Amino acid sequence: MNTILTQSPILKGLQPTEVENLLGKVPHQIRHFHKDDLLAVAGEEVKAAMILLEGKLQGEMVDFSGNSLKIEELLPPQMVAAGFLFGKNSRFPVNLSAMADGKMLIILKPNFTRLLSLDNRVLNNFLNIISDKAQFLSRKISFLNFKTIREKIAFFLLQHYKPGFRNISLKQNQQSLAEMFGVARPSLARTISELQREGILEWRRGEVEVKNAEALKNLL
Amino acid sequence: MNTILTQSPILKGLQPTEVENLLGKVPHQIRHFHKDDLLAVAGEEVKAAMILLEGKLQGEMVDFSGNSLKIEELLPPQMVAAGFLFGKNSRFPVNLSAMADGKMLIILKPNFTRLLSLDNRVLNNFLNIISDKAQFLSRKISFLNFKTIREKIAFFLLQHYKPGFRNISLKQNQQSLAEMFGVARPSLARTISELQREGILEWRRGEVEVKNAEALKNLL
DNA sequence: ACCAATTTGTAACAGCTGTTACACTTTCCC
DNA sequence: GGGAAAGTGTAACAGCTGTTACAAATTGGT
Repeated sequence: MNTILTQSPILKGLQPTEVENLLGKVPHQIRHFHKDDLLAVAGEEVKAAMILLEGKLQGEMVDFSGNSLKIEELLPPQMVAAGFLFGKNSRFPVNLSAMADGKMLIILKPNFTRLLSLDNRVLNNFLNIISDKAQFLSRKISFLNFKTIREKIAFFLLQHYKPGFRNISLKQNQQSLAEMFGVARPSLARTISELQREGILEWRRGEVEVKNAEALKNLL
Repeated sequence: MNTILTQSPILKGLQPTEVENLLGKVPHQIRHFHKDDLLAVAGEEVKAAMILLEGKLQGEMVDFSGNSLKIEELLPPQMVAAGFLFGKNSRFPVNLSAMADGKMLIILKPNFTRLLSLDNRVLNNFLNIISDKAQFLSRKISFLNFKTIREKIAFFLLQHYKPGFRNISLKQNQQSLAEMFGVARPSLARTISELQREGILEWRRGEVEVKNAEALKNLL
């Protein structure tokens, strides 16, 4: 486990023996979970620091109408809800559910606070993690600020576009992308069709070929 | 100045003499600004911690089409861009401009890092501040996730609604609210008109009277 | 009290998106 | 290999929002 943990952003830069040493001083536990388990509900208090060791989690917001907007996917060895452990209102902002079986390391808040004071590198790592979190959310807001689906597609593709490589491999299906964009799935499919008819791109399962990067940029 | 600073979230819990003592150990400067000054452009690197001492700032995102979305207003003695001082990509997420004359305290990043290590209370305050920041952005996202203007109005009003007090005082005009909602001003006005015709509320300059709170809740 | 600037109300129209429904294709699993 | 499940393409329609333009009301300053 310690070799996984040394790759974790929160324990980056520490030797396995140092990690072992630190964890020896701080009470912690392992929690196992299964696919589709609901690990936390939005609004629930965040009582512990959680580091994902195995599996895959997703956080999604659910509005009053029941629509869901997938905010992010979490892979090991990321920290879960790092930005919500401190602050005035330390509650989960999203429903947290498991997309695959796995396990995570749990350290209760008071113990985690002690961990931060025990090692300056860990503290610095944590500062970076929550700052990254804030920055991620900020980028998410500017993304949602795009009004049209065309703009969202263009921005998304240009983010993943490397000049010279016309193909962009997709790790998510259209349903998942639509949730991420905060739009309806058929609407996304329709806009993709239009962009194909206009010769701007070719959308196949699992990959997109950008046929006219200039036109794509002009959509923004 | 130190009496203002002791009320600042970052220096909360410290005595004025302690603040003076700390600032004596850490190089810093004061920057004055005027109304409508552009203090930072989105994408610019955040090189220093900034604490607003006087005046009023606003942060707004501008997309490629020139549409702007006001993200927040900052009042003294708040910290500016606290969540963007650390992390992989420490750059301003918004255009920062002055809504009124004022001044701020500036501490360059290396000096600020030293400040954090000099006092544990300051460190803990800072952790709370950036966590609050992340939480604020998260709430902003769930707000933007509301699809219709009716939903946004309902949610906004219910947030400020106190049972027993039918009137909600507005500190912003419709233009400003529309920017905050990420919608066009005439569209907001139209929806307000509809809600008035339906007898759900009465919108006057500076205040809103909720005439049917039940119906308002049902909009969500 | 007056004028200028700001804020708000309203209208018509075009454009985009959500909804719903269904056919089709691909993938997965027994 | 075959059937079920998941993913994708498409269509028609209603509904909501942005745009633009202008009138009316209010505010602020002189």
